Amino acid sequence: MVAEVIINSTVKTLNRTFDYNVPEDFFGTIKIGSRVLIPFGNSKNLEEGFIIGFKDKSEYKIKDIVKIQEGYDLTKENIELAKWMARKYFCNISDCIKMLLPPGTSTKIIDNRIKEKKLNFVYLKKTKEEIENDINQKKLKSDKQIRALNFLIENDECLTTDLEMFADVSRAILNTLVKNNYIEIIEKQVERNPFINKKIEETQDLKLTVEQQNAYDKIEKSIKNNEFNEFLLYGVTGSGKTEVYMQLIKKVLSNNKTAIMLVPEISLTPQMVNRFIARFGQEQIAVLHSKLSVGERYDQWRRIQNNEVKIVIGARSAIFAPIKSLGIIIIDEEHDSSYKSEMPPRYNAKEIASYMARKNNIPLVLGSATPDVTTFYKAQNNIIELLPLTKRANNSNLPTVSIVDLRDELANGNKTMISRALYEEIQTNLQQKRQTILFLNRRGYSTFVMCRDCGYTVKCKNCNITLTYHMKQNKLKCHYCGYEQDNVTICPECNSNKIKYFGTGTQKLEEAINKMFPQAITIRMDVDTVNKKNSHEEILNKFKDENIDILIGTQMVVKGHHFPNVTLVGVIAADGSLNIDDYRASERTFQILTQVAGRAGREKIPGKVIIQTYNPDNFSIECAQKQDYEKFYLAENNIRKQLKYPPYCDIILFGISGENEQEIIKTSNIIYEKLTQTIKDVNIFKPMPAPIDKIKNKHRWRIIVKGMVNDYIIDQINEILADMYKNKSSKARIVVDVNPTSMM
DNA sequence: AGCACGCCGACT
DNA sequence: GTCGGCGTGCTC
Repeated sequence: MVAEVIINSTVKTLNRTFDYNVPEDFFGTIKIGSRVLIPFGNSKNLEEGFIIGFKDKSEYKIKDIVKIQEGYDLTKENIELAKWMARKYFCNISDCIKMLLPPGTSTKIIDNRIKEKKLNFVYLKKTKEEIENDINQKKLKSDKQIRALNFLIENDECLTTDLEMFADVSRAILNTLVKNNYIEIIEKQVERNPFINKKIEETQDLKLTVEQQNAYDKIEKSIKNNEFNEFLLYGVTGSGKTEVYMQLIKKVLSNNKTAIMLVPEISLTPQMVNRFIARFGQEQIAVLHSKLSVGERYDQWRRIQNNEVKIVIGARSAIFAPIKSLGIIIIDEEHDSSYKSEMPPRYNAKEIASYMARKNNIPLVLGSATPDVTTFYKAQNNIIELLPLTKRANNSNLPTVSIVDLRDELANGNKTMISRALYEEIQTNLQQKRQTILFLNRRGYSTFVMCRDCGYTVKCKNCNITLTYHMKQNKLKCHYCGYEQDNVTICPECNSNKIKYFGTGTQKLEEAINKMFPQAITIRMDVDTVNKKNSHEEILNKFKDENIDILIGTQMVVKGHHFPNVTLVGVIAADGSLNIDDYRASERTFQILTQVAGRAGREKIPGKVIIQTYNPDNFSIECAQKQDYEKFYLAENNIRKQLKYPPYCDIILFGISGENEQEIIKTSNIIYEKLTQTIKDVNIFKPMPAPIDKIKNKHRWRIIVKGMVNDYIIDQINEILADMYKNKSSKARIVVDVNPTSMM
């Protein structure tokens, strides 16, 4: 018997099957989905492979399968899904299979230490200064080694697997670092439990409103009849979507089935999880998110695999959890861009969910107060069923939202970033001992540094991007590659000392607020203050429980949290997300403003929201002020139709990058020629540089194709890519992303 | 000649 | 990704 094996490799030319002989000992145990160890090429180590098919004989001279890794095999359905994904998302089958494997076992040989709950912790043996010294003196040159050490500096303790996953550093690199006395690896036995000190009062079902009941009934019908249906639960903040989710899950569990609920990573807070634990008890629930260590994630995965768990709550990749007898899939905040992966496999969890719901004959429920324009379009066209919740369940009032024209402020001589109206409101709020949130979607101190004499701006030496000034460390940082350098005080071009900081970041805002309101206690939340484990939660709890007057933050502050004492929300510059080279700029602006506004006054005291902008007439800002999604949708939908953007077509983005620009251009042209020759009836744009045309010393070109993706187009693109990889005439990296999250 | 280094290509 | 093969070019 001959097995068709997929090698566990990200190498593009290895995205095909290799034949191996199945020794007789394995007859009976081996099946589609088995994980095997096999000799491959001239490698001394055995490689890992996955069986995806069998045949009688092979035309090649084949080798034997050496070992089957039992207990870690995939199902036939897993393999089918992986194949479907690989074709649809232009990636290797093994990239997709990896999503379905138990966490931390995606190395060549399964790590027994994880099975025994023993983990390898990594510690630094040198100080930050010593390491920096070594880098400066060129004692330490390897990028990967430096990356590993930087990761350790940021997280004073981590697992070897964390380094592999998050910093992309191999064990070999770690061994070198151990040898050179930079780090120490200590094996520890650990007890892990992500629900630490939880003691939660049980809650009962609430009485549903008429609208909630109607939505529930429609979805329940689908559950009862075992049919696939997609629903859009469209309800304003506070309209009680979660209660509907919980009662649907209860229904599904009573049928002895299970549920997956996806939420955006950022709103996957203990607060949110606790609501479910309070209703269902923690024994039945598994939680999957990025803050878990590999070991913790493995434990959750095992509990699911062993049928101990009935409900999986998690971020994007939780859609791949190994849960059986699935009865419903819920995707909360379905408009959130984190459901699309930007790394291979570049999948969209909504599409995977739809595939799985269809296969399992179960409902898929999408929930949002500000649905994705594409989702709402489908609802309008009866492709998915619209279930509106128009009333706030707790009858609290919507906040009053006002817009301040920053051009008027400037004309009136106010050069600060706080308008007079906002200043007054903050002042009143402080006096009344109520809390304020100030939202600014840009971290750092200022956006760029420019010489006022010659116009010189400081750019990253690796990326074609202006550096952002970070005041605390007095450094200039690149938000794309992490490069940082000392601040400049004298222009390197013309030696002038008239260096000025333009634009505003959260750091500068915090400084300005502290100056304007010296009596106020402030706290800042952005990726610069939230990098240690749990710090996100710590800041929000601190804001909630302690006497903090003003929370200053980026979009991190707007998701999911409920602060009863917040009565004022100020949006410092609503235009930030508007002037971006992306067809979703308006949609993003509307969504974020609506969400920010939702943070104000959710209890008895009515909330106030002040949006500062240079574009008060922009429709997405106007609609956000009126909290009018449907008006926004109509206007945006018209634009999409005219300009041919999703939902009226898909955007296929070919990214071609590499160090040699001539080579990149050449490769781009070859791809362009092939596309125009094979695919008709779509709009193929000529190769051009990406908006950020250089990142980490790699030049970036792109080709945009606009058209409805169909089987034919997918096959043609896969063929072109296979062709490009086969004739390795250029070293260019080629990435294909359908409807990417970021057009940069 | 002896080797270090980088590039290429095959892998069932 | 990994390794061997092979050509180039530097050094003793």
